[in-house]
Amino acid sequence: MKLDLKLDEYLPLREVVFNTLRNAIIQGEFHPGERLMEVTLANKLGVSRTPVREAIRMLELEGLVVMIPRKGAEVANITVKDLKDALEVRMALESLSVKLACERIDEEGKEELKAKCMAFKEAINSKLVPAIVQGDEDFHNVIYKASKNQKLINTAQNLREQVYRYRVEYVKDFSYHDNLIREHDLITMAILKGDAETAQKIMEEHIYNQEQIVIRNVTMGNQM
Amino acid sequence: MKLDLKLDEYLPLREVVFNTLRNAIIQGEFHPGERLMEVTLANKLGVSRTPVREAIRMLELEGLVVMIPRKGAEVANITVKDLKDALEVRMALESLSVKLACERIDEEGKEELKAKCMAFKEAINSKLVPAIVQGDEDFHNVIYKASKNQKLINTAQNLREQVYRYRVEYVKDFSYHDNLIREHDLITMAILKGDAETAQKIMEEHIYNQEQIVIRNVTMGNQM
DNA sequence: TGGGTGTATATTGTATACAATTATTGTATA
DNA sequence: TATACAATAATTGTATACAATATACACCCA
Repeated sequence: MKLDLKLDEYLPLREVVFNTLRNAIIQGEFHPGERLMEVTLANKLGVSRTPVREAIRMLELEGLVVMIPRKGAEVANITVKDLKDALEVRMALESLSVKLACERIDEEGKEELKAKCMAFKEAINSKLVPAIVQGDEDFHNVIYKASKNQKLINTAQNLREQVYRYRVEYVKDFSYHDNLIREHDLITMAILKGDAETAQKIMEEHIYNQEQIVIRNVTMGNQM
Repeated sequence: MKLDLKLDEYLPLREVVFNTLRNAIIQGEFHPGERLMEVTLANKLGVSRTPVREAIRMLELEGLVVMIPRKGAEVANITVKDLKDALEVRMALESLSVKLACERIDEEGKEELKAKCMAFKEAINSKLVPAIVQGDEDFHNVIYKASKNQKLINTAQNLREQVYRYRVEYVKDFSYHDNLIREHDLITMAILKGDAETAQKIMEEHIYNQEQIVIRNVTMGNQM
């Protein structure tokens, strides 16, 4: 009975459109620089221009599209500089999150953390890239959640979205998988022990390594 | 031959409305919890509902207003927890910005930094709260700018906006003014010397002190 | 008296209509 | 052929019209 989905929870069309377009951009279905025309999208989604426009306003503020006055919206073109900048900020936020997690994690959080750490290992073993990406995200999200700082969670979320297109790069490099597992393990143990200093140190290395891999792979490709 | 004559800067109404409403919220002209009704705002601003709605979508994503489905927008009600969360993240970002500034500042930036540091002292001497607020913002902005990380600048800007209403709290406390000057001086010197470690240490203390003052003053007041 | 119920009204959600601007195309002319 | 330019189409920007829904309040009935 999926029919009463709409009855249970109401979502404005702008939210539906927003999520749809964001996913499309993130998944790479729309290419950087590609124009987003309102009527086209509206027709494709079966809605009017109004919700599409409102969704575009939101995407604009998220940095996923850029507006050219009287010309319209186009998918933001992320440069290597943008990517580096975002990762630089991300490292600071991850470092903060892991520090706060050490101080504030509760029993429930610890269980979740252990579970996600295990799940990540399984994902690695599966050698399925999408599963690994998801496993890594889940792991980091548990830590953010344990920080109990909603503003931090939101800020990190937004930051991640803007470079989400390149998230696969650092798990496609299979040679680094063993390191990933070891780093996750060390971070997990440090948090469980409440050892903020160690946790931060490992986390910063962890993010730095990812940074290098992503930047190397992206730079070598020709997408920029 | 193309002449680079100054083009007419066109601003869509949604941007005008957005800026107007944001300022009104930030300045406290709209109180937390106050409803923002589209027709009322549209009439007051002499535009139609469309630009108002788009502006509200943007304010929503910035966290300055919250939407209640089919009920409308209201000014976000910032709790002490929200404030603490935001300041916690801000500390991490300021710390990063000062570290990067140490590594990347150029001659022009150094001159600007010295100038803003001096200007802040003059603002303090003037004992005018708005001037002091502005002077402090300018000082920190120069450091952000010197970090040469646009994503960091944007993220910090957004974060600041959400707690902007309480920005005056920490300069209203005149007893702390001497410390403010000293901290700014120390940070400036550390950056000029390129001593990232010291700069970060002072900056973190600087933000922490501000945090304590703001939270103490806000908690004592009755606005929450 | 209390509580539910229907109706009026206000407000948001969505669609469409109109205006302003930009891009495109075709054509005339040197 | 290349260019200037006018006509036309396409697209965004803005306003308005219509639909759906929540709120308030009066009213009815047990």
